Amino acid sequence: MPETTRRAERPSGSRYGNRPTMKDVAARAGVGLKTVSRVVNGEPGVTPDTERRVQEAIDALGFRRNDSARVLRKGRTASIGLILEDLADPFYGPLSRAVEEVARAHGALLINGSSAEDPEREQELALALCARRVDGLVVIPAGDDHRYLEPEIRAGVATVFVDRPAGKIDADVVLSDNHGGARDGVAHLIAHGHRRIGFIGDMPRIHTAAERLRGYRAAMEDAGIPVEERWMSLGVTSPERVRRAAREMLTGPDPVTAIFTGNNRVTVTVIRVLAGHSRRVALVGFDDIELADLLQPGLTVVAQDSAALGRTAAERLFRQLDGTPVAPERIELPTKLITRGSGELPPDD
Amino acid sequence: MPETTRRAERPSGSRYGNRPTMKDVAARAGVGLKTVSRVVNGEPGVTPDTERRVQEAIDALGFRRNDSARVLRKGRTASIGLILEDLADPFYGPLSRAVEEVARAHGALLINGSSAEDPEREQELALALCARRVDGLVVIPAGDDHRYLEPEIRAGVATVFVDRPAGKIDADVVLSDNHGGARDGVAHLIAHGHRRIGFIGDMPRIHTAAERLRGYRAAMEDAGIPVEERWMSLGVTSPERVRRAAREMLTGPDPVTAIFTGNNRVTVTVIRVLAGHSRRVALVGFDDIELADLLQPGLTVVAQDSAALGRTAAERLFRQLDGTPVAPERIELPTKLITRGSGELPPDD
DNA sequence: CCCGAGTCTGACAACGTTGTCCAGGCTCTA
DNA sequence: TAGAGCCTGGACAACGTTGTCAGACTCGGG
Repeated sequence: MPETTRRAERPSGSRYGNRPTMKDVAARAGVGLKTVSRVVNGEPGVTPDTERRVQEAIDALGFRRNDSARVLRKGRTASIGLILEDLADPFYGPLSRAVEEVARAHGALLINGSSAEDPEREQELALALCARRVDGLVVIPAGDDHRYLEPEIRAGVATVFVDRPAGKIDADVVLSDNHGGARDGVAHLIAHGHRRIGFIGDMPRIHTAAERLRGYRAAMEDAGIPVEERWMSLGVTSPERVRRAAREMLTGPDPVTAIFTGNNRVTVTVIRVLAGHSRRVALVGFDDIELADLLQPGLTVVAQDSAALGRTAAERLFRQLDGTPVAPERIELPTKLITRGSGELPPDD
Repeated sequence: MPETTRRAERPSGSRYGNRPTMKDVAARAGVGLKTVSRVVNGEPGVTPDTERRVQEAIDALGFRRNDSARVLRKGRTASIGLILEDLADPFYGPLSRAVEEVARAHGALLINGSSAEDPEREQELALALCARRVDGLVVIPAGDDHRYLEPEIRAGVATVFVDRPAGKIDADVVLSDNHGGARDGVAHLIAHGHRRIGFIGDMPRIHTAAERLRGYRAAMEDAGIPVEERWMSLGVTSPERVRRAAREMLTGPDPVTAIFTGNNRVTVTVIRVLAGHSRRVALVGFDDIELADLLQPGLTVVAQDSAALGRTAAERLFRQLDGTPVAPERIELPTKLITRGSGELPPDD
């Protein structure tokens, strides 16, 4: 009873009940294995009559091609991986969605994972995806050393970094113009008469945070305003820390009359602080926020197009995959200043 | 020259350059194939010295286990699929994140796709994921007929529906208490003196929309208020339609003095309409919104815990996978009325 | 009526991994 | 020192699919 023996050798943890395979379909339809394969893949060279018989067998058995086996044989998985910081962050929703759209247009599935800003977790995830043999990887880096990806890239895994550049390797990267955007935003405040302007941002080891701080400094320098140390606060974006930082620069002698916030999480917290504050303080935030127009006053922001970031990165990825090899490139997308009121408040003193 | 011949038979489209395999590692380390397998999987029965040699070969070659082959052999992929409507919708971010967290805790990866509310696309996605042999599927249904999943479920693919029940099949489902939540929200308006209350919601074929409408009707009936047809508007949640619907019920003789909105997209649009409206109109919305507390007046909402929905569904999924088979169940999570001002405005007439 | 060209079909190997099973060398005890 | 038992290592088959190649069959023309 060889059939029984064969089944018994199946590893016991299998979930695939006894899923029908092409062999089963072939047996039922009374044709050869390859003929079933041809039908399933729409290859030519099958008479309509045979095709119909095979199709009936497929339907009757509920057969579904096993892509693991297919991948093993063909070498391509038609799936790409996306590693981001936190799917629950509204900034990443549209980005992720845009990557998915492009992947879909290329017939690929998207596998994603959150690094939670932990470099180790990023690496773990990236390598797990490589073990899955994804065709490519879109990474929003948490760490600053990506040499661990070198063997993968050499082996043909297309790789594009988004939002922040890769560390210690040469790879495609798609960024917003963080420096220019921050400079514009701060310049906007200066143009409305502010001189004592605060900056609250993320940890300086994060590339975007550092760039935005640079932009802040540049704008101040352009205007000939010496920056005071206590106007700048960098660190984790937890509400507690941000709240404390904002309160500190809003009190004491010579308090700031305006604040530039380094990302959406910071902005939200600062808005709450300002809502409970007696003096009116101007505010410009990096990243747009839903309902920003409905706040009182409307929130002026430096908006980056997160969907465009995702789309550009994904397209770049598939260009690596489809076409001839191209040299790594750095693409910078412009930001846009959207004025809604909060940045146009005059200084109060 | 058998080696050359073997390589030449590789399908030409392969991306895997010449990725090293266990065979290559074994050759380099001077051990057998299975010994490499044992080292890679941390199985016992390898002397420290041999293990070190194998590990060196692995590092030198940049070997990474091919999970496709592994899956083929073992039958389990350690990955689950999530199908939702639109990743860019803030409601789904936390949900997706919660599912991912649970998956991670079980050592599984998450593959996700957006159905864009298109039943056909949902099916296409679900079947593609099944072809990938995901171990399980979390689905936020767009369609109302899921019989196409029957063969998959029979074959052992764990399946849980979220937010809306499955159509025409018996399966696990995790829902919010849409009916009760809407009823509470509307009752809240009634308690503040409103009698002419509008309802703007999504297309009635969507389960959640229908349930919330039922809740609205129930609250009105409980209060003995006859509902007028022109107070209710169901349809696509595009800003244009919602804006028109809101304007219609706000004008004419006997306009509504309060509006209950059926989801976050509708709520946002209605807030914009009300902001440009002369009369003060009370508002309660289904789904919480970031910054709702900072609007003027603060937005009163019926909040559902989307992260809890995702977590509960994913946990249920892994219970199906880990343990003994369980009968399909319907789990309903409570909603929470959060009062912030907009729902407490008195009627204006 | 036969042969060649063309069409359709199926046997077989290979993709890279893991489970089974056995061989050989070692240690420990009597 | 011999025998029993343990530990390590390796040969082999199988997972389900696809590419190759050759065989069988059909049809039309000579």
